Amino acid sequence: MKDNSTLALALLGLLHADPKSGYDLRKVFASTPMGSFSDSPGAIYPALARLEKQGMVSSEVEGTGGLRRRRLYRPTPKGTEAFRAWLEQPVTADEVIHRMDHLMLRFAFMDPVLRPERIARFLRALQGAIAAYLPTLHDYLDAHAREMTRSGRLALECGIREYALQLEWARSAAELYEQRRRKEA
Amino acid sequence: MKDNSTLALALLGLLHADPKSGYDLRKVFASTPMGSFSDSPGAIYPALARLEKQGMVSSEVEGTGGLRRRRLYRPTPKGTEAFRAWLEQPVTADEVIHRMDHLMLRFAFMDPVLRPERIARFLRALQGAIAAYLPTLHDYLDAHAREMTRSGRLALECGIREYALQLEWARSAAELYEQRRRKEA
DNA sequence: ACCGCCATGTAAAGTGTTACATGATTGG
DNA sequence: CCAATCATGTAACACTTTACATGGCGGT
Repeated sequence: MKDNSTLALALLGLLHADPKSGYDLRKVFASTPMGSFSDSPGAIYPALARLEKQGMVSSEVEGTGGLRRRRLYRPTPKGTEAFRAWLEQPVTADEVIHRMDHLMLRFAFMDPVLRPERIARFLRALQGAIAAYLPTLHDYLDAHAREMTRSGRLALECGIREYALQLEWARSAAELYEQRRRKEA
Repeated sequence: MKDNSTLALALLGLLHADPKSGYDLRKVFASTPMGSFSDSPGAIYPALARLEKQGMVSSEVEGTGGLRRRRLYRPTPKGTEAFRAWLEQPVTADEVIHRMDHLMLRFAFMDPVLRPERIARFLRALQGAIAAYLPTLHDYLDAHAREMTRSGRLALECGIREYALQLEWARSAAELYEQRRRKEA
């Protein structure tokens, strides 16, 4: 579902690697670079409950061995389907401008779920969208450089360089997936 | 105040350039790269009302000439004080990891408010914090590269390159502000 | 016995999103 | 005159933040 929060999608993606408890997920956000998400229980437990209510994940209290009530979550077929649909959404200009982190998150989760040619297609679309956006940033800078403060200008220049870096990264990553496809064929 | 939202700080910063109406501010977010903020009235008008209730901005309906009720906001001395305090906050490791955009926003607003040597100090602190964080990312990648999926690894590599870019950018920007200080001295 | 970690949750408060409502003014 | 744009706001809803509450387990 497109109406799920980024946190919910990240949770669903992590559960596709292997079943995890809420506490496990909190630790992932607290201890890996996969962060920028909140590891607070007030965000994660309600999000898991919502996913379960939607039928995206199922849960069971872990085996009677440990005696500790650890509720393990795993994606349902419906959840996998919705997750795949999220991954396969087209790359929009809006996302490139306002939600690049969202796009990188999607890419990071693609490998076990999508075929290489599909991933390559995503990367080429991303490359194209960044290539289309970069000139408008340059134009803006050229047009407004004089009215802007020095620090404002420098901040924008940093942003432009970041997009240029991501453009080059997307290009080389796409090549990797295209090579991989050829090899496997 | 540190308990204001990023949007509120961005609004306060934009008002320091010159007085603006809520609609002006919406247009800024809708039409400039300064975006990633919402241009929705449901976010901006309540945020302006909160700032006014806190005494950070004052407003007056624009001169009787136009007949159009345009409410212009401008920062109060208290608002300027709070804004400067926000800009002068130390660079923390947590911000570098989770809120880099926040740090760039602060930098972008510094020029008219802070003295060059103060800005240079911020940039050197930022440079140091990134330089301290980058090795932990490399270590994480080295330690977990095998368990990670190909796309997860590539996404992390992109993130690392971005930090490396920002590190170099902060270094060169700091030099600019240090040169400027010497020239002015 | 006590401290700290594992583990799950809830409640209140604040904030952003979406959608709607309201009018005045300008251009064709 | 009609449509688009200017301009301000509100209400319902969903989500995150912060803080709190609970309880078992392991080590000293």
